[in-house]
Amino acid sequence: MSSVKKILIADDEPDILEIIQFNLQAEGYEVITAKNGDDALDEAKRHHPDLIILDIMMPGKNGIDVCNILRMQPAFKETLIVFLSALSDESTEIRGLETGADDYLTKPISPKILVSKVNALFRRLNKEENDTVQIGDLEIDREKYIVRHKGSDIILARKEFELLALLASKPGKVFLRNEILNQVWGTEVIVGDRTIDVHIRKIRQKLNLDCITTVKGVGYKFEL
Amino acid sequence: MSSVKKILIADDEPDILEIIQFNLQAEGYEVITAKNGDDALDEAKRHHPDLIILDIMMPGKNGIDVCNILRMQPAFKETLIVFLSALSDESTEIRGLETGADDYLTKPISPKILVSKVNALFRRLNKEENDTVQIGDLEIDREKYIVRHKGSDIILARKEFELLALLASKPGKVFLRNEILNQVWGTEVIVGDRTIDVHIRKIRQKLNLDCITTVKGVGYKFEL
DNA sequence: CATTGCGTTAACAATTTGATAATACAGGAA
DNA sequence: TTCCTGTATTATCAAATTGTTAACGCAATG
Repeated sequence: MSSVKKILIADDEPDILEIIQFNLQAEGYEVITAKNGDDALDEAKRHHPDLIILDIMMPGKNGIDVCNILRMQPAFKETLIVFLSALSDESTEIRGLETGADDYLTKPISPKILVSKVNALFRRLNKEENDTVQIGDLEIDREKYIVRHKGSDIILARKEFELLALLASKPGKVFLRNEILNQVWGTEVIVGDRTIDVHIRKIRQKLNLDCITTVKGVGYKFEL
Repeated sequence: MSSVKKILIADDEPDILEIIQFNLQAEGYEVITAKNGDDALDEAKRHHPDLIILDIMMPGKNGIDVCNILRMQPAFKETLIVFLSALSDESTEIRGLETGADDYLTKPISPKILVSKVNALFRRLNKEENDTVQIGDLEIDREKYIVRHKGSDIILARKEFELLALLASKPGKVFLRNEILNQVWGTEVIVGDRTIDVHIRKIRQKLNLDCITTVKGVGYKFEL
């Protein structure tokens, strides 16, 4: 889906730089390093990283300076910035966050936790983008409430959409009629036996695609 | 601008609940509290908060359980979730983050830092809210409260403008009637069922452009 | 004060959706 | 085959949802 994320790390301690770099690369990220504030600015301009991890105390420009300078430029308004500092006093941390950083981590930090935090930041960022499920050439977009098949949009009514979305959420899994009723209709409402069939039929008709299989006596499953 | 952010805090220690509540309210947030995991789920369903702060260790369902349950529901896929725990061991923290939380804070925490972190999370979330939006030959200027179509200005009333701006902020996304009410009217005010329709109609009339689509039973979306 | 326009509501029309019943069909068991 | 059970299909009707217009209160404006 999205290309490999680039991370820029700026720290004046080579050991820390190396440990972090190693762990992030092991997680599949592309890592760029800088050993002071000015370096960091240069590298940021050159590579346009997705995330910048800044040490606070560095020779020359410190991390907060760097963050301020970056945030002033439109190109870096949206870039994820995280401070990583040995300074754990309250005022510095608050100042760091108010500068426009997305997180403030304190040394020493376990590499695994750092990786988890980084993952969490990117997870959040990607969530903003889209919330679609892709199965073969079928695309179900919960946000846009649209089902697309080979480029053309198919309009489903609410129940139809929810039913399809449910089945497609776990392709191959057989959903019992009861499960479907609970998930799509809720536990309050009671509807007749044939209601599900009718909706299944409408979906099949509109999709014009053989993707919903009947498992007699059990339920339905989605399969491409 | 955007309405007041709602924050749900779940913790079984009343003192902590109170301190956090006080500090967040002082910052202008609307705060809801819950004293255990089940409460938290109930309140989340009722209020649909923008951020949920979960203690890990709570009687009944713990924070991680709650997070898992919430993340399984489409309605809470995007909600900000932060753990606040006295457990500072690595594995718990990693597990918490991998559950889909956005941050993991450890007690004791300075209220000011907590507030800063919360602010940082919301800042990131709102980054997308640009001042002017260009969609095709339609231009929406949030600062000047002006909508321009092919060069000519269109004057919209306040609610009309805010409604259009909301829909246009994420073209294609279907906004539920509830979302619209919360964002444009706020959670305090209660208005009748037909209010949104009437405003939608006025916008359609003034723009004289087929750009707002009704998704029956769901909501409205902006599309060029 | 009078005017104006916004935000809201009420009332009714138009539309779409969802559920049901009736009937036809398919597959397995006796 | 023939019956039996469960599913597919279709038409129909009821219910839910939205569209439209008009009217009213109210605040801002001049």
